[in-house]
Amino acid sequence: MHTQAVEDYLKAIFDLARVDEVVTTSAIAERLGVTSASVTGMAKKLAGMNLVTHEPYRGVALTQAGQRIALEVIRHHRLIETYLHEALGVPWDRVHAEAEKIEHVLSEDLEARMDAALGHPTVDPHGSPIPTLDLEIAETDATPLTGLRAGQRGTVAEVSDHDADLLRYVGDLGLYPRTPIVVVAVAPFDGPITVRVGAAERTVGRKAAQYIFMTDIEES
Amino acid sequence: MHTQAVEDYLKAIFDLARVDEVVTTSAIAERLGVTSASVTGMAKKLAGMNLVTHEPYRGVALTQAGQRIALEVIRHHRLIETYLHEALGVPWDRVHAEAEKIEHVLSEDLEARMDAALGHPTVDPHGSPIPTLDLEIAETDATPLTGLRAGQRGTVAEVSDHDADLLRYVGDLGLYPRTPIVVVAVAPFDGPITVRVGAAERTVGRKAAQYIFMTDIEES
DNA sequence: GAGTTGATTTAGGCGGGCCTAATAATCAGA
DNA sequence: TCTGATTATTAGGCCCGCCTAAATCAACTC
Repeated sequence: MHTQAVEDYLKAIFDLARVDEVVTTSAIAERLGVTSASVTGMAKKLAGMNLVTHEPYRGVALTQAGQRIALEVIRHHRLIETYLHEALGVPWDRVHAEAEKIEHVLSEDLEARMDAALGHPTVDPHGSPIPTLDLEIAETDATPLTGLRAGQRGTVAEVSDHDADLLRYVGDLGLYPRTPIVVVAVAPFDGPITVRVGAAERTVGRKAAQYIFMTDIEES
Repeated sequence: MHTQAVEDYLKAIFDLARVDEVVTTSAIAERLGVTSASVTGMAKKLAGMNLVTHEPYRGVALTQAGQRIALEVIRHHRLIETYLHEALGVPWDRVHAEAEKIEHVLSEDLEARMDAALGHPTVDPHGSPIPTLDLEIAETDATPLTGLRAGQRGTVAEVSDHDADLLRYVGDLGLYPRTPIVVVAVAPFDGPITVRVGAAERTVGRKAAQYIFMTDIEES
C-alpha cells in the first residue's frame, strides 16, 4: 500500500498528462495546492520507487507501474462517486470531494461490492469513464461545447468535476450527461452559447462551455 | 478536525475506561499497537488540547470534550459497520476493519445519509449501541454467557468485535445478536457451555463465551 | 552570445507520530 | 522499611510530507 500523498501525486500526474504530455512541477504543485519545491522532492521519491521518470528541469511522466496505480485510484474514485450519487443521493457537485477522501481507504472487497451493487457502471455521475477491473479506460473523444456551431445538435457526454460551483451551475441548467441538446446560437467575440434543453432555452457562459463535452454531434 | 491518531487514541481510551476506570498507558499502547513511550507523548499532547487529563504515572481519563469526540468517532464507526453490513452485505467479521479506516474520513452529511438509509438504527451488527446524533449512548447491562447457569434462557445481545476470528466462530455457531438460546449444560472446571439454538445444540468454549453478552435472562 | 526572466531544484527546517534506550516512580514482598 | 520488579516517563532520533529562501538552469530577447 502507498501513502495517500503518493496516490494523490500519481493521480494528478495522470490527469495532467492527458492535457499536456509533459507534466511540469508547477502544474502538479498548483493542482495539489503545494509548493513546487515539495513537488520536486516527491518527484525524486516517486522516481526512486520507479513510479515516475523525472528529468530535472524537464518534467515528469508516469511509468507503467505508476500509471497502474493511478488507474486503480481513479477507479476507486469514480466508483465511489457513482455509488454515493446512486445509492445515497449525494448531489453531483459534492461527490468529488467525498470521494477524494474515501478513495484512499477503500478495500478491494468493498470496491467489488459497490461495483456489483451498481451493476458495473461504465461512467461516473460527471460522465467520466470508470476504468475496468483490469484497468482499461475508455478513451473519450468528446468535443467541448465551445466547438459546436449554431444549428448543431448533440448529447452531453461529460462535465469536468474540477470545480463544484461549475457543476452546480451546469446542473441548474439541466445539462447532465446523456442530455440531448441543440445549439441555437453562438454569440460572437467569445460570447455565450444558447442551447435548447428539452423545451427550454438556456444560455451558457463561454467559460463553463469549455468544460462541457459533447458527443453524437450532427447537423439538424 | 483532528488527526486520525488523535481520534484513535480517544476512542481507545473511551473503550478501555468502560472496563477499568483508570486507563493506563500500557493498556492504550497494547490496544493501539504502539509503545508506551509513544502513548506518554500523545497523552501529553491530548492533555494540552484539554481532551484528556493526565496524572503522570497514574493514568489518563477523558475530559468532557474528549469524550464528545470519542462518541462522535464511535457513532461514525458503528453506523459505517451497520451500513456495510446491511447495504453491501459485508460479513460481520469484516465490518470492523473496514469501518476503522472509513470512520476518519466520513463527513457529517454522509453520516446523516447512511443513518437515514438505514432507518436510524440503534445497534450495530455486533449488537453494540450506536450513539445518537446528540451523542447519547445506551448503557448496556448485559451479562456474559459465562454468567448463566444450566436451565436458564436468554437472548444474545452483543458480541465483542475485537477479534475477527472470534466473530467468525460465533457466527458459525449461529449466535448472532437477537438470537434466543437456552443453556443446556455448563461443564465444570471452566469447561465449555452447551446451548440450544433453535433446534440445534452447540458447544461454546469458555473463552468465546466471555465475549458473548446476554439479556432477558430467565429460568426455563 | 550575454543578460534577463521565469521555472526548477537544493538546502535547511518544522510538526506529527512513531521508535529505542535510559531513567524514574510505584508497588509488592521480605 | 528496604529492595527488586514492574510500569511510566524522558531523551534523543527517524521518516514523512510539507515549508521558505537561496541557488541554478532554460529559454528568450537583444
